[in-house]
Amino acid sequence: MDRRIQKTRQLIMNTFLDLLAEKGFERITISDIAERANINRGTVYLHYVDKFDLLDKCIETYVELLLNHCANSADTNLSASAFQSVFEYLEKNFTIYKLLLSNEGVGFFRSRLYDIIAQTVTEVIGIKPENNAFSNGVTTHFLTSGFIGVLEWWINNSMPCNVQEITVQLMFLLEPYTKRLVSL
Amino acid sequence: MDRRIQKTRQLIMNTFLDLLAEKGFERITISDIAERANINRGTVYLHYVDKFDLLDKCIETYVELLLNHCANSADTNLSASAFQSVFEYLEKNFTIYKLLLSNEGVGFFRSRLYDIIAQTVTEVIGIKPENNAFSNGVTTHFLTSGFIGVLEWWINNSMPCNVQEITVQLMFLLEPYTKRLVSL
DNA sequence: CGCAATGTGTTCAGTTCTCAACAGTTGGAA
DNA sequence: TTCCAACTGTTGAGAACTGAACACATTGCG
Repeated sequence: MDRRIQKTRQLIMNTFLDLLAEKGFERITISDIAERANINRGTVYLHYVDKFDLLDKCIETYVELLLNHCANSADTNLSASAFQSVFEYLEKNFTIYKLLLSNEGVGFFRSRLYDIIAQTVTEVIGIKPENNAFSNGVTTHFLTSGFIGVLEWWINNSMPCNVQEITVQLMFLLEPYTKRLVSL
Repeated sequence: MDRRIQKTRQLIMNTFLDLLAEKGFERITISDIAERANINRGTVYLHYVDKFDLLDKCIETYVELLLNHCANSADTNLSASAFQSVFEYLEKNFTIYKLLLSNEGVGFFRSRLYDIIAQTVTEVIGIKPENNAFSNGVTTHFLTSGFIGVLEWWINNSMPCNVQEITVQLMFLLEPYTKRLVSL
């Protein structure tokens, strides 16, 4: 892809997130973004249909980035190293995910992340045939909610414990299920 | 001017200065700059004929920025506030001017600055008709060298005293001449 | 109410930048 | 020496971006 496209989109998203932190989604205008980013207003429309689309794409982008850091670092199975690298990535990009998870992101980020994680959990569980009893969804949503809850708590409380600790604790909480549910 | 031009030139210059600090002028290649700046190599040639030209333009730019901060803040006459704002500006952009003044800039920056200041001094002196006796150039070069010497000393020794102090001391040193030479 | 100010979304001609290719130069290792 | 790799400087076609204009909607102020 043309470097200009990458750069422009990155610039627009960064500017958008800055403004999101400053004044909230409602009060942001396309003109604001263009002015702050020092680009032509029309250029914004070349990439996004409106600011709602921009929010969507933004969320999509940062959900993917988060997941990539999970997939890159380890097998998708519920290994400690996979969780650890997720939390490391969150720590590194704290301000962004704090923003997207809490007030502004308006919950869209959370629900998008929830869906994807739920699907992954479903797949992981589904691998082991004798897990059929669990496939009614209860287990999936229990585990997904638990995981996201921990994640939100950690971010919204400004990382009250370090990456090592949160990983260990999470693994401890998941242990009964990793043993039973995951095929090795 | 098209915003793209401003942005691109700024980017190229910044990247160039970074590389200058890292590896020195000789070892910099146009490809280096393009790669680091994440732009097409051809784009560099759209703005500068080669890296020597880039160095020239860079020096020219930062000499002008320095002088603007002098002209903006006060009358050109040798007032304390003019000197003060020059040193304030230098302090704010310390790393750049340290780089340009010392090793790499290869003396070009110094001599460019010298010429301009010498010219200004000549003009200031020339205003008072009875200064003709001084117009042989000795005074001009004495004062210019003195001023630039102080400036270089201050930068190269990483600002061993604060802006206030250096300004006061410089004014003290210049006092005999401001009294005699400058018309009011 | 009128109306001025601000934002939206679109269009178009013109400019800048990208990408890929080119031939030519240089420096260093085999 | 020869060869290879890296850098230079240039070109052309096409894509991205700019600036300026446009009609239209919304807001809020006198």
